[in-house]
Amino acid sequence: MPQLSSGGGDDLGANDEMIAFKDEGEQEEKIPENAFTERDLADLKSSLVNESEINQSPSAAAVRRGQQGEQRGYAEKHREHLDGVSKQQDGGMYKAAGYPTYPFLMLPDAYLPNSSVSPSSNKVSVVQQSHGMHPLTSLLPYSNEHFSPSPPHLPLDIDMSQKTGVHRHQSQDLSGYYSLSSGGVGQIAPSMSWQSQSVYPGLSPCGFRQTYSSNLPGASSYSRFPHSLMLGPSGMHPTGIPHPAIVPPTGKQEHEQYDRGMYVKPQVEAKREKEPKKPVIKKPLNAFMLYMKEMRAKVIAECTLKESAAINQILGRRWHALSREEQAKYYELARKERQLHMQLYPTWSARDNYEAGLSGVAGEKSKADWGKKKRRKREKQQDSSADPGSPKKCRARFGLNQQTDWCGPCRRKKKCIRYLQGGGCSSPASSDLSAIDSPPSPSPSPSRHRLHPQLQRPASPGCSPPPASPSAHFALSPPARAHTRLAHGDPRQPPTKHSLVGLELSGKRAFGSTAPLSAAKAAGLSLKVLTET
DNA sequence: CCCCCTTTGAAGGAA
DNA sequence: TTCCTTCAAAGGGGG
Repeated sequence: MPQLSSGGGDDLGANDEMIAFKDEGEQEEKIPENAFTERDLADLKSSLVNESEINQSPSAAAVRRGQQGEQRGYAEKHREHLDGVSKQQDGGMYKAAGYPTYPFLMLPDAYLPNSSVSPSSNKVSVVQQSHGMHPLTSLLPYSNEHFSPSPPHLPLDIDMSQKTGVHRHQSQDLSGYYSLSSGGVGQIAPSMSWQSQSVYPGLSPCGFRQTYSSNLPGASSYSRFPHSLMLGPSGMHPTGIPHPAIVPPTGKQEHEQYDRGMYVKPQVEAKREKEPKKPVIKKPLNAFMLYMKEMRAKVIAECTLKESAAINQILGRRWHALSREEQAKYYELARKERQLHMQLYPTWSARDNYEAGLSGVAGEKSKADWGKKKRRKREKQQDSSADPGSPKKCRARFGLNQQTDWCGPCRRKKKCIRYLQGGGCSSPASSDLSAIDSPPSPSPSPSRHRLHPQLQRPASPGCSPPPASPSAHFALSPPARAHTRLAHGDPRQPPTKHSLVGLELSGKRAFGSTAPLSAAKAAGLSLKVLTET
């Protein structure tokens, strides 16, 4: 791992993650021969930290913190910054794939609905495509490799530039990430990105073009893409470079628009231009988010599920079932994302996006709105905290296939009143479920943990093979949070029941190949097994 | 139209 | 240092 480096990690959470992985070492069996060792992963993670700090010229970090809230002069600033940084990094890993481009790049057929993962296919997943852009673009190299039928064998930090043949003057990881050239946007012709993309094995320009032009609604032809890239006002980085992290201040819809319109409807975007509002700079995606983006389509295709909540649950379990090596890829990617993001928006702070558009970055949402939201969440929290550790929502308790047992609000996807009422409804099933799928998440800390994910295992076990097998969980604890707490005594509790082990074990591998399975069916099956045992 | 749901990870603030 | 909170993506569905 080229990037590994010296120690000194600090806090990106890498260390913690490291620990988590270590602890989970028991599951070596799960790990591929060439899989990373825990230490490797740890190193990788720590390197994330180090690298980001190193790469980021000290000033960057300083600036970032010191100038928070100060959004002025993005263009110049960033340009400067990039200039400075672009020369010190090596990488070039994602050089070719700029954010804007990735949606087109990264989708291996693995995403094609109903298609088996075949290495030979160059097609881009239609499904994925529909989702528009996606940060993984930057990962093209990764994805390409990642989705190959055989386990990945490339080091995480391959210098993609070599493969891609992309120009070096770009700043490595970062600028390249977004197809930025050190000099600024103008220099980077969108086509450049595409060209470089073509370098990736299995991804010929033609393939992309054809696939996309045919699938992209509204896009008469791929050739338009470049233009939209350059013109799209929204989501455009001050430097003029479109970036997924930049979204129009209006929120969800805009976001979507950004995703799609950006490439497909430049004109529409042009209209938006009228609004001089500052774009919202979104948080960089974390490893799991990247994974989700990548796999969502696949899960949808396989499980015929549509609800994101359910899909996300499946994805969460799959995430835990991933080998360290696989997860490492995403961590690495996420790291790159963060780095790039940091370099592009040195003054940006995560804080900018939540308390609101407070910093003025978030356009439309008013402080009041944010305040409301905040309050709401707080209330929600209190509700749950009032009954910590108690079984949670009906959904989690009974699963999707037992909705008849749900309370009204749960059926409407609202707050579970049963739970609020003291959560008297415990069901054997729930305990089983929790035991079985629960990730080793050792700590109940974060907000989401209030909900006890372990108990939430909705029916979704969904896509039957939802990998999440107990062993899997133990094999790879969620690196993140697991960490620190693990250090203080491993709260992880072994699954109370292992009855599903066999099933689950078979699940992971079989997963990809199984025909689309109805989530409901899957859920039913899982539950059945569970209850029987 | 807005919000909820659900997942993990990262970041920032409070204690 | 630890804990807590918020946000990131996604999209069906409820109000």
